Amino acid sequence: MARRAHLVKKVTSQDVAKLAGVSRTTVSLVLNDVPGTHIPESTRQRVLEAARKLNYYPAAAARSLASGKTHVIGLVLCEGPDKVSADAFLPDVMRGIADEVSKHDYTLLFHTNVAPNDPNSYMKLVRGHHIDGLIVSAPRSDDPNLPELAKSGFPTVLHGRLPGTDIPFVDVDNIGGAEKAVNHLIALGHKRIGLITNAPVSFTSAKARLRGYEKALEKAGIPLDENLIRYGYFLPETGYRAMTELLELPKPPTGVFVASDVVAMGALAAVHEKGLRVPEEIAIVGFDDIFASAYTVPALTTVHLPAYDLGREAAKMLFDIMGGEDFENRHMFLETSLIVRKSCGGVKVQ
Amino acid sequence: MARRAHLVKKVTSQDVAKLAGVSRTTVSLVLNDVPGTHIPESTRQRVLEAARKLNYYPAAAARSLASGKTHVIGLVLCEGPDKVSADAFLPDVMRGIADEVSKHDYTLLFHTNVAPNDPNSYMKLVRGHHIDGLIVSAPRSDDPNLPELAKSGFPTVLHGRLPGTDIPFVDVDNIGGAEKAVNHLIALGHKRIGLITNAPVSFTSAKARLRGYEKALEKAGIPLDENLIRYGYFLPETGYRAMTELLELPKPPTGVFVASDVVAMGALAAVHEKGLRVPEEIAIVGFDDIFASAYTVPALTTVHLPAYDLGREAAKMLFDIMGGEDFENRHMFLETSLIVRKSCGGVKVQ
DNA sequence: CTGAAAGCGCTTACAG
DNA sequence: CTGAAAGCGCTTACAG
Repeated sequence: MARRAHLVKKVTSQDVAKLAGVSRTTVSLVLNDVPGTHIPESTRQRVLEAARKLNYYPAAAARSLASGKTHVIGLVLCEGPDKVSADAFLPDVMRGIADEVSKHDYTLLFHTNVAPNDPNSYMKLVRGHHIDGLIVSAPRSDDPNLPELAKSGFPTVLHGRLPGTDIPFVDVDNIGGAEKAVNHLIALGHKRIGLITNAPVSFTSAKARLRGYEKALEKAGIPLDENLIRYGYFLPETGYRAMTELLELPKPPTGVFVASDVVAMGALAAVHEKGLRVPEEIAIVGFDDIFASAYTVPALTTVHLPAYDLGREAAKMLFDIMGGEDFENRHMFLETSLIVRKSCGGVKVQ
Repeated sequence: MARRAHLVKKVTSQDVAKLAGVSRTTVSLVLNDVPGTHIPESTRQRVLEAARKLNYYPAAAARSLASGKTHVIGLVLCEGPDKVSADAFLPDVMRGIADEVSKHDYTLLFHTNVAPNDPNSYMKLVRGHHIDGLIVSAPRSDDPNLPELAKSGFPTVLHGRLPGTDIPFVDVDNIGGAEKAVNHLIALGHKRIGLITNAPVSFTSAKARLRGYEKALEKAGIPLDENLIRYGYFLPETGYRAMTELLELPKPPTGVFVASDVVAMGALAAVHEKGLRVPEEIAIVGFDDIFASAYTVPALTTVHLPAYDLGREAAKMLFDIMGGEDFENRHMFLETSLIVRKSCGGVKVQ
């Protein structure tokens, strides 16, 4: 019951100053390595030594109250629980962000924003001066905070594109990636190529991947057949359902581009259940290259999404912006690459 | 180049006080809902109204400097990059923590601690008074900070067991879970049961799952055969290698408990490559129940690990401790459950 | 080059 | 019940 105080005695810059025989000003100056100050090496060393000896770390709150900067950036995930659970990239994206953040000696705040109008919205973080900058992952066009954020000029980077705003973003080149996937199928001789999207087209990534599919067909002179298009929704079961429908078509596709590996896992299951063989009877290309894709049966040919880099570049861009760089029209698309495994075979069909 | 100031004018408690016609003290009192204060409803409403109208949010730094509490808890991951990337649970664990944290109106700091002696260690967070409490995930016995933390009395909860300390922890019941897996195989009639661990036994979860395997065999009167035990290391390729070795034994096992679904994916691939059928020729039980396990071929029978609850309970325990509850010997083991799918078949072998 | 002092925006005893 | 005032531990002009 008794609340025990932490035994760590709080050491302040005053203590360090005293031990080093200087003022708190000097302590602050050397510890923060303030540019433009020429402090004699001997003094500097005395201060550093004293700080080390006392195991001194500046109190974050005091520092940020005085300086006006928090040295923390926020990461907010605008995804519902089901989506987050299946989010195979989150760990890598976060690692990318975290690496960059800690390089700048910043710290990362993690926040999930369940609904567009979440009462416990991430806006509290910016309004309460918890953070100096913000990365919004999987932004939604119905999020009322984003336009406001943009107007206020608060340093913000979107992870995932959001058309209709000029907020800087980094995203993967979904159109190009989808084209690569479909081109692969085309090169293998497929003419009836189906599509199962990763999500409804209200998600920009889904729309872009659909667009890539269309472009690839168009360039190859293959007419678009709406019957061959189905819509997934992040989870395997949606892929299962979509693929089952495709397979029950009078004339099923010979190859299917499933715009999400997770959804593709369900699609694969549907194919197996029908007793069909992949790639002999139907070829499948995925998108995302989650680590499990190398271990499906057969191993999934897919489009690699650079999750780590996505996180890292988003953080880099944010620091640029916080550093005062012009942030008008800062948009970045990361390249994807096709990973050829077993689910399409190597032989041309006809 | 020009750094533009955010257009949000800073509104302080002074502004709210003025608008409501009260003092800052009163503003603070009502906004923080300080117990033991009897402020007339009318005054309270005026303050609330004023705060709403001005869109006022207390400055985090000032609040924490004055109160001595940061209202943020830290989550530190003690895992190398490769492990993190394959960490299928991270999203769910974080969601569990985040939900609990935001319920308490706290905020979550995310930090990865790559090495035991990371110069950019999480201790900076506690020393610099960034956080009020700490959840350490996947703690390592060679981490020099943990004993120090324990001694200092800083509110800490381990996510994952660490023998040899009395730091409170929440962990999954790995021994019990492994027993369930192996018992399932035994009930199906298997006598030669192999084990592929999830990691070297220096990891406590690996040691516990190995222990569960031993206990199950022992209770069933099946002698332990060291030849049937192989060691995985988190990644699928290690399972592939281990299973290949097992399969090349003069007398291979008829059933294998692979103590990690991720590792099991590699093991499955090895079996398929040998042209063997699962479960007819060899049965496999996994552990973890990552979402992909429902979509392997055949779908993996496995032991469900309650990732979300793990995160949530860890956070709950931490808040209890921060709230002054006695934290001696606070240990919690979460139950697992066997998820029967297709990889063991339903028929008894002999 | 370095120090004294103000100030960041809150909370919290302490009076009244 | 409410307000004036001190204080949290830094940083940062400003003097010297």
